[in-house]
Amino acid sequence: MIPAPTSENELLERATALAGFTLGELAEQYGLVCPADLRREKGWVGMLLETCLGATAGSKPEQDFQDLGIELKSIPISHTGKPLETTFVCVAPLTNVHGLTWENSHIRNKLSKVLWIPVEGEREIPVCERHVGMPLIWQPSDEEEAQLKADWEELMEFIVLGKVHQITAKHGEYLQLRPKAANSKAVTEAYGANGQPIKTLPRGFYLKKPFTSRILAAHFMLPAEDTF
DNA sequence: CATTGATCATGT
DNA sequence: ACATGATCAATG
Repeated sequence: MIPAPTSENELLERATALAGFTLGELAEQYGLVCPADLRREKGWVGMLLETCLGATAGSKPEQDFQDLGIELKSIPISHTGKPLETTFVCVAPLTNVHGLTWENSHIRNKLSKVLWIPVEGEREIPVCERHVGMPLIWQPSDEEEAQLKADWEELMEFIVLGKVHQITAKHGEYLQLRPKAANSKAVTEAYGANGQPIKTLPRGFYLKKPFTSRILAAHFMLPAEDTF
């Protein structure tokens, strides 16, 4: 096991040292077996990077590197550097939301500082041959945070009013609410239209692709619109 | 069931 | 072609 990094610089240096390696090469260093595809191990890449960087494995309530106040996110990218998937942030609170504000929300804490690690994600590339890209540490700008807060407030309004069922992934410009469960039969408690408790599918907050795309593009100074 | 890690795969 | 809704694994 790799010890936890003791500073942001150390973490970033470690992540930078991973750039250029393939997932197969990294897996081999840790005696892990690279799956042929991710159909049955959707979180495999994220777990591998956690291992490489000394994040504590298993489920933790807050950021991956809590002492450093940093959340680790791997992000699958195309050959043009654009995200191939939305990014899961955290489960959405559907009950006990009285007094909950953006400022004290779980999602704001998670997104306060993120270490993004781009990884080749096209399915044509075998998992073990996919390359790890250059990492970047990101903190939301005032504008980005305002955008996220606006979306969060819109979505939370539905939840508070007992209208969870009316929310679709189309709501929110940058942040969306989508199912986050083992399957469509999973249930959790939420507010009904009359304030009574109801059972519903657990949901999670996800960052839409254009949002994460801009983060990567801004950092790597890529053109806003790719012309490849 | 809830949390962590996300991607799959079908409908439009 | 792509986003939405569905799904997978491990762990507490």
